[in-house]
Amino acid sequence: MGTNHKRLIEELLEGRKTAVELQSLLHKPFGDRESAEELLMKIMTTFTESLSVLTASNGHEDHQSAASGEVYQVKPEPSHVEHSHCGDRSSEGSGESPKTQAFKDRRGSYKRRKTSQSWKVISTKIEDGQAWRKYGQKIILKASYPRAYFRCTRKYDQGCKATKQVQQIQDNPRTYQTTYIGEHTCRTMIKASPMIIGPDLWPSQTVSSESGSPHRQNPNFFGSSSSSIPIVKQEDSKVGTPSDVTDNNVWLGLKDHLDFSEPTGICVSSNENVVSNMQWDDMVKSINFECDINFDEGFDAV
DNA sequence: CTAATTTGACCTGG
DNA sequence: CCAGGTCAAATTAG
Repeated sequence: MGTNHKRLIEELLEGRKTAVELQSLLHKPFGDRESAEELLMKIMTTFTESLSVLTASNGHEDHQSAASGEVYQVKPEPSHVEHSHCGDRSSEGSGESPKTQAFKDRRGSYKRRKTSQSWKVISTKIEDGQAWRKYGQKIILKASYPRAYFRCTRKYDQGCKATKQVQQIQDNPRTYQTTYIGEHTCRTMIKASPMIIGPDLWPSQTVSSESGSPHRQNPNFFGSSSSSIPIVKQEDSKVGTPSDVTDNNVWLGLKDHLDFSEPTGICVSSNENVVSNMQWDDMVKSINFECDINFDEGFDAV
């Protein structure tokens, strides 16, 4: 544990340092945005790594997430999670419900996903460097745009449980709110020998003909010169009246320092408990608390 | 051809 | 019952 703790500290320090760099860059009159994005990516990587350390109490890393500008926020689900357990998709024959005509076409039969972490991101871009596969779309009542549902492409290859929901929430600058649910477990821990796995050596994963799977830590994030400087919402203590802001979100005006043409923005919904206010310690606790990593996932033979 | 998306049916929790 | 989430057949894209 000491190792993880240390590593966590290192990551966070690194992140803070980089944030400071970014800050000074932003104060320069001609800070170029390439550098800014680079720094930003660095910061986000430290977040990702930190989360990785926290969630996977082991020590593996390689969360190649967050490709282009977005800052995410982890929000421990409402603390009281009931639902006895999370057997996805009730089994076939056995415990099926009295619906006799059940298996004519049994779509659905899902239980609310329970203990997966979720975090929301608001951004003008939906790319996040992950391979997602859309599996549904729904019209949400109070929303003006439909909500799209995605799952990780490797769900069946590797049993990755990550999903996300994307919903456009605004038009002029196309703005989407993405809710990530569960972390990617794919592309790592393939043959995980029960022994220690050094944090750094991932056995090159035998480049199968995957098509361009980037090596860990995405080489080039900003593939298409996409500018995106996120604006992180800061749960201020007295933000009592967000009268003219959509929802109850508060946007921190980071972008005022930049002259990016693209009005990118990020914020985290303030619906429930947001962790911004928490101390790292508490946050760590809640995340650990929430860490459930496991292998339930009954393989469904078709 | 395979892989991804579309789209309505189907389930479940509240 | 309803709204939201998921499945899978049909369709389209690569």
